[in-house]
Amino acid sequence: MEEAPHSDKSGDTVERILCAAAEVFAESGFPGARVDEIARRAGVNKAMLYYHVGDKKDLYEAVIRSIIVETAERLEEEIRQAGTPEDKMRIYMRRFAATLDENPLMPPIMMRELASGGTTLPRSALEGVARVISLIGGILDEGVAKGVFRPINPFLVHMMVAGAFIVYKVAAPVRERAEFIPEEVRRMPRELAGSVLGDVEEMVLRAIRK
Amino acid sequence: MEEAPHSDKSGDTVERILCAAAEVFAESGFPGARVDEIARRAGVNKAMLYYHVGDKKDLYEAVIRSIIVETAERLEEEIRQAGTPEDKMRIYMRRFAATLDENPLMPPIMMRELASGGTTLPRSALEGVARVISLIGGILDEGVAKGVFRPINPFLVHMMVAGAFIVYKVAAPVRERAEFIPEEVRRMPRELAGSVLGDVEEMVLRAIRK
Amino acid sequence: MEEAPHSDKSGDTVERILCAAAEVFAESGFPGARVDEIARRAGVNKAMLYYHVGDKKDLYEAVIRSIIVETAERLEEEIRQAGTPEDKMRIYMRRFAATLDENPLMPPIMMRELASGGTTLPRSALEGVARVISLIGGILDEGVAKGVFRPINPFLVHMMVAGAFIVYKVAAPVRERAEFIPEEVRRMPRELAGSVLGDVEEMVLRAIRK
Amino acid sequence: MEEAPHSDKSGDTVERILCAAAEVFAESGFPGARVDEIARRAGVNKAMLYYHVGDKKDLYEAVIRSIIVETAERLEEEIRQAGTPEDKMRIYMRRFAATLDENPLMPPIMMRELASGGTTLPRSALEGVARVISLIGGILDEGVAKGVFRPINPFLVHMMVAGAFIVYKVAAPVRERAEFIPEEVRRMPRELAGSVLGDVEEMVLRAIRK
DNA sequence: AATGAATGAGGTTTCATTCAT
DNA sequence: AATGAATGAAACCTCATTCAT
Repeated sequence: MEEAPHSDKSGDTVERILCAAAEVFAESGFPGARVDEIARRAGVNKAMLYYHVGDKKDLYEAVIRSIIVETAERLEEEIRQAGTPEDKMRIYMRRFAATLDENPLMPPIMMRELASGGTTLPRSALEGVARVISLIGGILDEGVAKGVFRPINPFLVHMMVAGAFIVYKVAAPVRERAEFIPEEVRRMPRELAGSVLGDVEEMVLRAIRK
Repeated sequence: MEEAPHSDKSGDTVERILCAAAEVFAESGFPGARVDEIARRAGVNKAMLYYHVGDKKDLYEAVIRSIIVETAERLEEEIRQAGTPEDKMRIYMRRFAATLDENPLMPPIMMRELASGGTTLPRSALEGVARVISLIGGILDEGVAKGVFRPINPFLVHMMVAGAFIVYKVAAPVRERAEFIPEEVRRMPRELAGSVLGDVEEMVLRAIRK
Repeated sequence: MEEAPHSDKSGDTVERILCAAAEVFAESGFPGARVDEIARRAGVNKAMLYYHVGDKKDLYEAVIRSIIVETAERLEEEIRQAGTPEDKMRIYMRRFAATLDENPLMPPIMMRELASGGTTLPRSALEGVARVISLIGGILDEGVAKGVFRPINPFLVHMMVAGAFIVYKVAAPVRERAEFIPEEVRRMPRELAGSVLGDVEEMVLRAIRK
Repeated sequence: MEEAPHSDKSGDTVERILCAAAEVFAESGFPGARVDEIARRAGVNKAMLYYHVGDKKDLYEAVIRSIIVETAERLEEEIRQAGTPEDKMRIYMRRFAATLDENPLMPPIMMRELASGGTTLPRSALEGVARVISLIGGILDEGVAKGVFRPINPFLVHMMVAGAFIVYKVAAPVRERAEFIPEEVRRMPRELAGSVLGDVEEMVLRAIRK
């Protein structure tokens, strides 16, 4: 009612474009993505992409920014809460898992970025990751100081957690499609939240506990 | 008689082509790879790719086969050895790590495959992975039977190990380039074999031990 | 009453549009000119060009009309003055030179028109030129009749004068920028009025005097 | 017979491309020229332009080089001949006129270049022009030394001669098409060589003679 | 009178693939 | 077995123009 119809429509268009772009980049990667396809899914004329956002590279950067950077920031905030180091580790894993569950486009995009050596990652994305890692470092240090954790490299821990989560998420379609994979594996949930998260939490905490 | 050197030379050409293709696919993925670039790096005329191997898709499949399938088979063999379930788990992790260290082109290729939902993975590759998982399942079952392991999903374990290893490997260039990442992280070794493997082994075994 | 400032503003807008258009067409020619750029320089929305003047072709014709036709007419008037054939010839050259000095956008536009074979010149422009030539024809005839000029083709004379002037004007930026051109040439004035006009006048009159 | 058929065919293609490009650039200028049209006239696939020469800009530079630079060099050589300063001036004008008659594509291309302020002219083209001007300077100096010429700026002389010639050439189509132009003007020859050259020679020499 | 958003046609360029030799 | 030249489809991008407000 009160919303300015003007800025709404325009903002809407930009948002639709970025969503479509995220989808297509997630499915096909940067070189595989077709600008036409992005326009089609956004339901706009191709020229609008250039009008509102820019060329293919600009679209990609906008997507990365909106997906990776925002995520890193949110994660950062959420970890700051909580009490004991173990709680904090659980929160970190839970929130990261939840983020991946909620943003199914992130995992493929991040994987491809890693696969290209992050050559095209905007600096802000790298910084976000770095902040997350240093946060984990803080938690681990605190745990060590309190005598509950063994000393362990935070980068490794993040690689392990993130690696497992991301790989688990992107492997879901493969797993479900491959008919020669055992039923019990194929029926594993798509969501991390739940048993998978529980298992990983357990494993990771056992791994770092003293 | 004369064919010997001839076919040698030809075999050589095919090998050079496949190496070049593997390199380029690893760097840029399937859609990003340029046939011209593969020819250039192989030092042959572009038409030779079609003459000796086939079109771009054929090149890709040949690379996958030579890299992923062979690897899976070798890994399979090597795990069969050894005694206690713990030993077997260690062997599995060690050999997998060694394979990734020796074939630096595998991790990016596998990551991209996962990111695309394995859409383009030849069936034989999927089967290889499935066999590895069922092997791990066997080891875990044995461990449970012997009362040394907790019951755990073998797929998850593989995701965790493979995820951590692959992500660790592909993250190396990013990690080293990003100047805002802590020195101690940046100086971590490129090789899995060694401390990284040791840490992961320890974590995983703690995670599954009873 | 209220319309006065209104239409003033509007007239202003049209004028700003035409000035901007003339500039851009002079710099880039018809196909090279961008409608966006014209709007930008005029400080108005692109749609205004269509509202006030018309499409790109209409803009161009308006510019030609306002620059070439008006010029031809003014030149025509001014030549009619004066006494002896020599005076008239001098007036013609002086006024033409002055016009070019005052309208720096004309020379490039005229050159491009010529280069395209005048395909896009509106008829009125061609007629203007024709009238100028017939005027020169009249002066030369008079000179011949009075025994002071040799008989000479008026078109040639106009080509020579106009060619020299226009080429001199447009060559100015090139001349000044090219560091390997002799200092004395590079320091020649940008204006025709003055020594350049004097020299040309002298040359042309010597050329046609008996 | 002796020609390598191979290099002939390829060289032929490149030549056909450059000719077509010269034609189209002469007709429409750089921004107006369509790459498709160049390919069509050369009778080759569009991709061949990129294969053999490069992109649109490369095509343009190749054309400029082959047309302007070669011309400047040839002109330079030819002027060196001849005896008295007057002879040399006549040779210069004759050869320049002949060059323009033989290369009908030059005048429009040069005009447009001038109209754009030579912004896109490759350095070699500018240098060619500079050499021609300094040659004329030499002739004029010699004439002054021998007491036959008045001291005059060689750049001006070249602008006058070149301007008149080029303008005359490019004006031909306009002149012939415009029905309201006097018959006697419309029937003037397309060629410079002949009466037009004669008249200009006479005018210029009268203009610079003492 | 003025604007930001939208459109479609068409422009340049690239790329996988094939042909002639 | 090997090459340089050729091709057509399709990719990305731009531009003049119009619409809704």
